[in-house]
Amino acid sequence: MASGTLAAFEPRKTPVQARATVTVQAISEATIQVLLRHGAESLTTTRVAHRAGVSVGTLYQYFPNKQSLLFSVLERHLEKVTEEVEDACRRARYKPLTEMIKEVVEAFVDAKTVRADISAALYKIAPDVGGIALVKREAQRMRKGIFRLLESAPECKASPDEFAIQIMLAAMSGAMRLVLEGGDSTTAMRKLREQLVLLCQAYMAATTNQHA
Amino acid sequence: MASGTLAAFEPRKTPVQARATVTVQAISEATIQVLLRHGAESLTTTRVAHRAGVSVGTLYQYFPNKQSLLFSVLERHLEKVTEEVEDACRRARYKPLTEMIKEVVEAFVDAKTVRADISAALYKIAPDVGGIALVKREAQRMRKGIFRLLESAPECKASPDEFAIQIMLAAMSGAMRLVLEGGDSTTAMRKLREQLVLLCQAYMAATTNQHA
Amino acid sequence: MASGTLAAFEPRKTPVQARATVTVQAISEATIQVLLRHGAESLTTTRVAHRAGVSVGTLYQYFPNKQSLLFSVLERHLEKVTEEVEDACRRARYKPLTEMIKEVVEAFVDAKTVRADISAALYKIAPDVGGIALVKREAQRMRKGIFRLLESAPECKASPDEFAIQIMLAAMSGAMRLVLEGGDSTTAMRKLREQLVLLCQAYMAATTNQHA
Amino acid sequence: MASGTLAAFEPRKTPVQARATVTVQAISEATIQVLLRHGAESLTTTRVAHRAGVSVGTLYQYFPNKQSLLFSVLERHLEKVTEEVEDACRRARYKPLTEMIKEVVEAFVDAKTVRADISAALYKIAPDVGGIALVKREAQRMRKGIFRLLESAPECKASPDEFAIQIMLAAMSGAMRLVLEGGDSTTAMRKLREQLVLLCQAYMAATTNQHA
DNA sequence: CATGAATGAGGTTTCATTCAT
DNA sequence: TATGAATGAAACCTCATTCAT
Repeated sequence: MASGTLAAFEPRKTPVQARATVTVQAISEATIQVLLRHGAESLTTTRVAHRAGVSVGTLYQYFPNKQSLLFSVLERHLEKVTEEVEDACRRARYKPLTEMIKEVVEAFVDAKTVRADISAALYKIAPDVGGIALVKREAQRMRKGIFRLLESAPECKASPDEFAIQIMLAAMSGAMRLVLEGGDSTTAMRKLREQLVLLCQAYMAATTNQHA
Repeated sequence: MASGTLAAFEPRKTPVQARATVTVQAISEATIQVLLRHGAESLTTTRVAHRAGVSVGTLYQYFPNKQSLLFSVLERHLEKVTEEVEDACRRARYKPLTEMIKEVVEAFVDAKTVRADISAALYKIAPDVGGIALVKREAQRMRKGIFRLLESAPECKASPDEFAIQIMLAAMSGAMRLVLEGGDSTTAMRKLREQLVLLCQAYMAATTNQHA
Repeated sequence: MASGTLAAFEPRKTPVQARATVTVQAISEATIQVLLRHGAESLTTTRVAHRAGVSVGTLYQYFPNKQSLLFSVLERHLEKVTEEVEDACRRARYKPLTEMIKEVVEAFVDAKTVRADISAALYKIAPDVGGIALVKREAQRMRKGIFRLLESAPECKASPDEFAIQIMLAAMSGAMRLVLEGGDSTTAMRKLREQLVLLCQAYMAATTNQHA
Repeated sequence: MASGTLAAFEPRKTPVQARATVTVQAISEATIQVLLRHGAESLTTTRVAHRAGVSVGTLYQYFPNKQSLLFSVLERHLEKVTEEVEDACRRARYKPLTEMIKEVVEAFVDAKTVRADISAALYKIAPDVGGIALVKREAQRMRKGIFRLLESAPECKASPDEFAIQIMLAAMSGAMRLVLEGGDSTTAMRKLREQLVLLCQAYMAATTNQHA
């Protein structure tokens, strides 16, 4: 299994009837509930189904196996974060570079923080579920968004450094992870947000100068 | 399990006899072998014992349970990294700030990179084994080392910012994680090393200025 | 379940409307398709229904349960074989004994061989479906046909030996089964046909003489 | 699964301690007990383990899966039959051809009849368990034994017809199957035995003449 | 009549851990 | 002390069958 392929975690069948859509929703939400209340190691398909108010059989009608269930939850979460960042990229166009970075970083941190508990819980299941491939995919999307954003920066003379963006993203999300997993206080979180902005701004400024 | 307590993962008895030490060594190494060859989900105590050339019973003589076994392996790994960083801190005393950061970051990256495969594999087991508490402990040790190092910096007027150090560490190790888990190429690794130095230097310079 | 009762496997309702007949046909054929393509252990009612282009519910409208479905397919197959043999019996009347046997055996072998794959596949499901009772019933019909045929033989002085016919049938169909299940080549099949004729002729000659 | 490979059903580990041998024996016998008392479709690994007086875990220590368990039972049974036939082949050397056939056929029928219930029950599980490959293997062994036997016959001018032997075996074992599955009476069995001798004698005589 | 979502008992298999030898 | 046979709870997943729409 390990990392590798992104596919093979797709849901089993797309619900056509209204009832089915509700069911799938309920299962996804129940998954998160169980994850938060019982922890990843006590998350069993039976328990999820029970909490969702359906039978195991129903669960397996929509998700071919436990992994795909967790994968779908993780995917939805990561995509929401990506979208927030992309939105920020759109909003920040043509602003000064420092402002750009600020918007992007804050969008990312905020997206991860709204449901800090969920973010933290999902870190645990990610590796067992093909999460690294997923993370790569989302990271690429963000990278692209940020790349286009930086192109629009007034200060930008040459094309932005793709690798630097990657590093910045890695540092940012890596730091978030550590802090979220650590279960740090809300105040620590606030300080982190502000420092991460500073860190990214400093780094981007540094790489830009270096290349000049 | 969650995060939380650091204790309760200590080995069952400290080997006093020479033979016992050898056995414990063999088991620890076997654990890593199995982890690398079969993956975390196929790591069973029986398999580890078999590869170590002992019986399961013997394994349980030295480790009260599977977690403690994995914990000990993870601990050894993290401690080695911490020690490398602490060494770097000692070596870098009284050098200019930029140089300091460079030494520390490179020590960290190199320590993680010597056995990139092991580093990557251990990420997977960490959460199931009390790894976050361990990570916190080691992070604190590094923080302390770096704090003392920065105090000795010629540029340092006031006391160094503890929180900034924490952020720097988080960014650095978080980025490493992403890259190691991603299984990136050696060349990417080299570029990462150099960029991470830049990033940390830029950030530390920025926070210092900000406070001034 | 075991063997035992022949009944209780009858379809649920005899289709009166033309559309219904078509549906039942489609389901029966789908059953065979699935059996051949996926094997007996992967034959699920849902899959059969899907291949037949109807819903499971519809399938259960015409067959009270999975067994009855398989039973009906098996029944149709066995009856066709029986009919071919009975036809041969009618055709062979008043011919010399050797000729009679030849006609009957070849009719049987040919009937089984036209769709060798189906014959082979059905062997697997037979025991789970009340097949032995069915086989007995069909065997009895053939026995009767052959009995009447032999009565018409010029060589026949006394009444033919019922038990000998049974043995002959058992040997013949048993050998066929082994070969069909073995998935033997078409050439092996041809040789089998010819040898089976010889075998039955020899046996019938022997019993007749013995009784004389 | 289907037919095909003979391997991949081998037991998981050969018991080294005396206790283990007893356990394996108990499990095998329990398998047969359950097969006879509850039928193939109600034979669960848990039930077998329970009847054997061990836990499921123990069962799976010696048999990698349910199939291998059934396979081993079937194998033991078929091998015993083969051995009886081979013994008969040795005993019948240099006797007249008719006598030879008689000995072999009776040995086969008797071997199958001693535990008619077991023989019948095993027919049902054979196809799900790689039985056809096994049957082929055993058939070949018998064929070889009979071939060598026939070579020693005084009447034997040329080399015996391999294919004819195969047909004879198929007819004989096929007929046995039908009768055993039919659950026929002991008297029917006795008559079958005698007729099968006659049948095989007649057939072998016929083929021999034909070739001359 | 047809549909297909829902059911849930129950089967197979794993593996951390113990303890008699 | 070392061994490895035995344990058994518990997880995942299937699929025949029903019934509301």
